[in-house]
Amino acid sequence: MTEPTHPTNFIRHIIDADLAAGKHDRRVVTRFPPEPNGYLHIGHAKSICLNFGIARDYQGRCHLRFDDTNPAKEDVEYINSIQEDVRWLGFDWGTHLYHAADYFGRLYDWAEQLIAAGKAYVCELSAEEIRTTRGTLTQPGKESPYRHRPSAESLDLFRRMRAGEFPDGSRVLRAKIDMASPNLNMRDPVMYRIRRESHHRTGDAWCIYPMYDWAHGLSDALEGITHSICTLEFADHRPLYDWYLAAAATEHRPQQIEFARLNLTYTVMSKRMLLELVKDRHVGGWDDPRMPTISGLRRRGVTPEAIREFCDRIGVAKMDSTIEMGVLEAAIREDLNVRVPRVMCVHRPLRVIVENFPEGRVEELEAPFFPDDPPKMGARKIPFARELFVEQDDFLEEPPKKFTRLAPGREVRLRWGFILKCHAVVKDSGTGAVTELRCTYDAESGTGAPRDGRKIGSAIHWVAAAHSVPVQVQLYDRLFTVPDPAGGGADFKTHLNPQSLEVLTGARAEAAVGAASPGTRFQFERRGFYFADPIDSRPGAPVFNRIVALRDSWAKVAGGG
RNA sequence: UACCCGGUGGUGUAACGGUAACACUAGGGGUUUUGGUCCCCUCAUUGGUGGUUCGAAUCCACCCCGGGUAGCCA
Repeated sequence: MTEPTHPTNFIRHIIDADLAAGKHDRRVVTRFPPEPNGYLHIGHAKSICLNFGIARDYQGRCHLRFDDTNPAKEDVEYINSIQEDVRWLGFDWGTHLYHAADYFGRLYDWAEQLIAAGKAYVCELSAEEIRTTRGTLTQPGKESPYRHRPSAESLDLFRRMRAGEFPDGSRVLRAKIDMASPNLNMRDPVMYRIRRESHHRTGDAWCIYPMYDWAHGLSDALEGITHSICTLEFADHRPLYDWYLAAAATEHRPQQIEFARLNLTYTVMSKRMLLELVKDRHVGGWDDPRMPTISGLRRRGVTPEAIREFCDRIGVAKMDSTIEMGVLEAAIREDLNVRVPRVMCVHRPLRVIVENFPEGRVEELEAPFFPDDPPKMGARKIPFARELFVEQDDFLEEPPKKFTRLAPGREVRLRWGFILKCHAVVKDSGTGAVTELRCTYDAESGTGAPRDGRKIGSAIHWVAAAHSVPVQVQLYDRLFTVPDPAGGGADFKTHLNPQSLEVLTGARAEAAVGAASPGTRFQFERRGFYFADPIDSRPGAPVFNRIVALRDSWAKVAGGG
């Protein structure tokens, strides 16, 4: 037995059993069926990885099918973004791209068959009346007065519905099942409604549109789907799914299996809420790097590999659960750690004058791109000069006990460079803020070769002032301040994190960083992983999104007091 | 309180009647010119009560708790 590529789960167990039992002709065909009414998010990624992953591992196939039965909410903009996102995630539907709308004709024919068989009828109750006669969770519904009309009459009416003889909302086609069923989905569900709405795919060919339940199962059957995987809230629909397949006497009988959708802490996953964030301008758009959308994660700089790894780690089950954001962050760090070169970028520069280093002189030092694996990408030269920039928070005038960075009278290692000692602090006479450090360097400490045994606390990143380039850095944090913004009673937007984006315009980086083309990733040493924004960057003026910060155990010590 | 679905460490997932595994988090230690990485260690007897069994997280019964469902949305 070979090592399984992916953790197992209850759905794979079901498929194993089906295969062993010879079900579905021993085929495995899945599908990812988004409605084109919004952008894909990481919750969809879970479903995509599940469906396409199963198809791959069982030598089956996975279809991409747009569940486009409600033209009022759907748009080609979404059709395009969804395809782009699925492809970017690394999956391929080959020739199996479908639209529920392409089945409208066959769905219609099947509907006529049901009517002829006395299994469906045209109902003239208003939407309001249908609702009130449906009963409640604890009380049975009442039969529609149109329920027992002759099938010939329903057939005639249904044809005229299609022909456009009746106004929107005046009639629906209903399945004749059981108004007393404890499952509300079985209380004569609506199959078709009249809606004069232009469809992105069928134009004005239809003025009646099928409902989800009627369209979905039959679409699965038409495509020969074997395992129709959906989220938990559809479990109550399964009896209806099966009823429709039986009523239509389809050749294939796919089976619906439900799993728990993804919940992530410190974000929201509902399309409605995401749309609201976009429309109310709380974020820059669907692809804002703070959004949990696929396009947002891509824009942020997260790789498809990291997302796939994340999806493997979280597993698949039926229990409602919420994954900690830390799991996603860990997957991202692990992926980037081995593939992204290290460079230095000072975020909030503090000027350092190296008093014993001659003005005008420059010394070239060598720094590896992958310190843990030097041959990987080699090294670059970094210039050292009299005037440097170090990070403001790497200096403390009155350092706490465990602080090992720079302070008056203290030494620190300049990463890939000399040992630096701080002698004096220059402050702004007005504000009292530290504006400059007067230091000296130890010329003998050059390459980090054996020294005199002195213990140097830490190595800090730096750049030579004159050789550094200005870059814009955008620090992203969690979009919300609470783990479950959508929970509780309050409007989720009251939990928006006002500090979810911090723009640093004064950052200084190594020259090579300034020349980076959009889409380039770096680890800025000691800070995090960054991505040259493909949209905001301009030639020679990259804008870096922080993808994820490095784990920071010092922050825990310092922050804890 | 009608029907459906769930309850395994802080968070997730696994174990499919044979004695609780993996990941993340947290804490501790080692390595380290990133307070990074890497390595090692520690943290659960499986909602409760009974029952079946040589043996139960796995099977049965009852109870408790959580989630879903009353669109002409998907």
